[in-house]
Amino acid sequence: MEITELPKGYTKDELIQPQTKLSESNLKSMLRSMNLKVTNQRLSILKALNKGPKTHVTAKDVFERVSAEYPNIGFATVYRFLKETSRFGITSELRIGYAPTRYELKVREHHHHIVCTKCGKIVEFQNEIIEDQIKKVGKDHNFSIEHHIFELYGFCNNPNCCK
Amino acid sequence: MEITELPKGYTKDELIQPQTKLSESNLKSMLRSMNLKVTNQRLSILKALNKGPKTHVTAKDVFERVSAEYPNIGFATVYRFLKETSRFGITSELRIGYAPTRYELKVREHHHHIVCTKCGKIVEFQNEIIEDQIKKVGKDHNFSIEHHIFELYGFCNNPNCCK
DNA sequence: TTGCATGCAAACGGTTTGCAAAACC
DNA sequence: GGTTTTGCAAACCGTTTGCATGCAA
Repeated sequence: MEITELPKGYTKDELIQPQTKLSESNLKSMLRSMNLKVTNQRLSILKALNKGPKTHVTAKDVFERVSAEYPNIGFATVYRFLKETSRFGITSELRIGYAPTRYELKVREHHHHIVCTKCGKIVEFQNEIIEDQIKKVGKDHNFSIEHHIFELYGFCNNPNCCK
Repeated sequence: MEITELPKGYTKDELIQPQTKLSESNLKSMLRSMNLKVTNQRLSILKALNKGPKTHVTAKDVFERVSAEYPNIGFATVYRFLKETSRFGITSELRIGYAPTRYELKVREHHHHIVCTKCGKIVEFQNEIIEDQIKKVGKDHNFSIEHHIFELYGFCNNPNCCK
């Protein structure tokens, strides 16, 4: 994700995903906490998820990154493990339009995305007012809200944006 | 969509999709405004979209409804035309989780959905505060927001909800 | 009568599954 | 050594496409 200009009222930290420092042993204990065996492939997938600058990655992205290290890796391994990480809440799944599912490590605060439909740029934001309203709507309709999807689409008014 | 109880502060009209009275000639002019030829299959698909009580329908749903009238209808016809309706803004596409795309006729106000992940019930809501925040977020990040996806997931606290 | 629309079947792309071999603990 | 996990290939499912035929205008 490339941040070219800061919107009013937002600090850089709110926009740029810090390159998280997850050590090998961090990753291993992640796996153990999921009751999964520690394998090189799984460690490599976790590293791929944690590797910047693109932090919202598809199974294909992961496959390509891991392939560099383990050329024999199969798609099945990637899909199976990504699904596990999501099940255990280690990653969250981003389902944007007709594009393939994207995964991101849940190492930060809850946030949402704005997607430029011209250049594909993804910017993140947080909004307390919206979160409060979500709680209210759930209560009003007598639902226990477990999670939500919230994605904005449009055009980034960036001179470098393609076409 | 089945409404079993009304949440506080909401009127019935906000929740139940009125069975819209779209006459044959309404549907025909819809097609002409899209610069598409009037065919029995297309009219039948529009009727299927307009038929309650389930107003969020998949291509398969439409196919089954239309098949009753035109047994030779093909999936391609359904998919092709549904895509056209979405392109022309006659319908909106609902992409919920891993399930197939659902279509609904845009005959009402802009709204969002709460989905019960246990029983599949879909309830609709509107929220001005959230809409205002969406505008604000777009402005703050210098995006021209064209549309958004917003879906809440959880459990309906309904005694009839399966399991 | 001419170009758009249809139905069929095959292709497509992302994802999942079955299974034997390999790796983990 | 027993149980996971892997890689491969095939299956899967929703959706799209190519093409010859059919139909609306």
